[in-house]
Amino acid sequence: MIPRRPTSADVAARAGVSRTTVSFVLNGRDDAISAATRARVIDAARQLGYHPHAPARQLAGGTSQTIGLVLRQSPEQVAGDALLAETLRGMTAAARLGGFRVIVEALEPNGGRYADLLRSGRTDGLVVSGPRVDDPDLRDIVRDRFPVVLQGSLPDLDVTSVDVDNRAGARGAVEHLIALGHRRIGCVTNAPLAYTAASERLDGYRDALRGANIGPRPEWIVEAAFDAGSGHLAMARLLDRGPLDAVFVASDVVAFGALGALRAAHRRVPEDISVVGFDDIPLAAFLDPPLTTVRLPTYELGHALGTALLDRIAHPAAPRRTLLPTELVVRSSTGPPRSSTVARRAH
Amino acid sequence: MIPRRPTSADVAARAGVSRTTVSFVLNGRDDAISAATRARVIDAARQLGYHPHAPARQLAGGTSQTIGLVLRQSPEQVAGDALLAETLRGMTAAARLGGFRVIVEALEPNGGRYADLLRSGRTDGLVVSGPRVDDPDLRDIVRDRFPVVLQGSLPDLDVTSVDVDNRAGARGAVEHLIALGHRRIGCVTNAPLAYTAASERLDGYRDALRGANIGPRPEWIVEAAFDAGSGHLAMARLLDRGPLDAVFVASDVVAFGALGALRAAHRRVPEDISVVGFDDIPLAAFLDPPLTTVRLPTYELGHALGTALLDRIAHPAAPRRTLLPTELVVRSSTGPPRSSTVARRAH
DNA sequence: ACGCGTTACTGACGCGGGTTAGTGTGGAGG
DNA sequence: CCTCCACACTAACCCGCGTCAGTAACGCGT
Repeated sequence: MIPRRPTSADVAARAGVSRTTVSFVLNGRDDAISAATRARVIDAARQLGYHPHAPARQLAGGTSQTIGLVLRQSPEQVAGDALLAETLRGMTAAARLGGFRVIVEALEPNGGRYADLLRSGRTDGLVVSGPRVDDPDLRDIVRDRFPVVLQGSLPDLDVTSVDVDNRAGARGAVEHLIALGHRRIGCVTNAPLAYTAASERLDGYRDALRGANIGPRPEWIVEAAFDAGSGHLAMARLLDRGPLDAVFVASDVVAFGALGALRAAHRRVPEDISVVGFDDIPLAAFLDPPLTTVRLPTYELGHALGTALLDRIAHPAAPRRTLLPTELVVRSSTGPPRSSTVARRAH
Repeated sequence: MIPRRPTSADVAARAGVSRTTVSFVLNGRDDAISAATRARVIDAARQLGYHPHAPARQLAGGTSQTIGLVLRQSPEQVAGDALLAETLRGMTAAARLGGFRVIVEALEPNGGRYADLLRSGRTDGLVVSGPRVDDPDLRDIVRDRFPVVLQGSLPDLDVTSVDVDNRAGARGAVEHLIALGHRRIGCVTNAPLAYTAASERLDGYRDALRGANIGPRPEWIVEAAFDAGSGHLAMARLLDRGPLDAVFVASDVVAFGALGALRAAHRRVPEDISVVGFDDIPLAAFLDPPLTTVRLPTYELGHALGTALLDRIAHPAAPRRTLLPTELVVRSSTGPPRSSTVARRAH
């Protein structure tokens, strides 16, 4: 027969002490335990290969030492989101610092339930990624004061959230184009504007143009939807509408398709038109030409989400919104406009 | 003060029955419970918003109803692995079918420990992704008969494993090139050959060549390492070594870099040289030209991993190796060789 | 010798729910 | 009328650990 997993009682018996003493030693509560006894207990535990039974400890302690990551996104989004892995790494790392583990719950497209993770005491808190306004579970658990942190933003819900500073990042990207001398600057969104990340990036684009006294024209803006194919179509539409010096594409994947459309239209990048992307996916540096884009702190995002949640679990606090800074990475898809080159040559 | 979460005792009191009855009703053991009582219990539970306390249940039942996914890969690999998200989705879906949840443990680069997940009873089994031979924890938990399923292969360890059929996939890709009429076919690996996936794909490449009576020449084979940059370098080296009709690049990301090298060398694809990739990442269809590649059943892989593990947990069985079939996706980066075009024209 | 405080440890209860071995009740059969 | 047996339910124990409220032993001052 298989030897039963050792319990703290086994350790106690072997060390010749009580279970309480074992518990005290193993949990650092050994202010009142002599060095000799402590050594005996630790020895016995090692010899038996003792590992405290987590569920028992959770039951007694009233805490699961576990947090959950709820992926609310649709499968297409998840598939396209190459950054998830990094964010997950960051979050597990942050959790580990507090002795927590991470349960991942990837919801079905139709939208499954996940509140049970909290109500059953399986997790002490939740990070909800890609929250939607019409999420009944979310409203409920927020109302019931469960620790929740949102990845992304949700306007009319008073919850702690952490996100990348989409607006500032977009603004910086477009200001880069303006600084190069561009004036007629288009925008291809990364997603429909119902997605807050999309509208935030569009806001940043507008901020930059207004800051340079350029009225953003509606016909300069086209919506795409996550993938490269939609980027290709959007760029083609944009080209039809009139001449442009540059384009801000609010996602590298979408920009990928946009570059294809420009190639098909025989526009050279950056000579004829400059392109800035967003996200800095690993392949961005290897595009033709290498893509100027906005780098997201993906690992840090995950880490910040985890830290914020652990914080919230430790002591209830007022909701707080954290925005992580992005970084413009200048590569070869952006350059001065042709006209300015001509002007320079004229000198 | 906050109302305590209801326990089964609360439900029992409200329904006017014993705790045992509540347990029987809620766990389907109601062979001996009258319909009226059952209804009262269910009603009481709903009214109180009762959710069984998971840790208590786990302690009593001796099972955590949780499985773990251990990511043994280095951060660079994880970052480049856009497929992880899908695999994770598949695995959580499979787990859900058995009432299980998934804990993800992303190890630190130096290689952290994870055996505790099993020994502490936090999980009932583990899927280990990207296993390495020099993994002490893995040896230990396999020796101790804990349920483990490997994603990937590990030659000299007798464990259940699930993987994509890399060899057959690679073989199919190269056979496609041969069928088009190519003979001088190079190979850029996806990673150093210490990685089993890399050597399996290389084996498939060799299988195909031998099957067509083409002796694979060592100078046709160059190693790359995960990213597009290494693919660029590898392809450049390959071009230096002599003329080729086609190249099999064992990863789309690497192929991405290889295409860049071909462009730099002014070779047209597929007119001058055909290229086949591997993985079918979402962007593959939008490359210039759209990449012929081998599609991996990523979601199914995760699902199969989860199912295999649940199976193994339910009843100990002999280790089994499962290989999931891949699918060749023909796009525009492959075509007949120039010579054959010439030959055809000569007719 | 006695009281009193430390020091070093232990007994026993509780966490919440699963489960086994019962108990009381009513009806059918003799 | 009594026996016997389903039927419907319950008391009590168990899972493994944390922790409070002790308790015994010992040293020290007077």
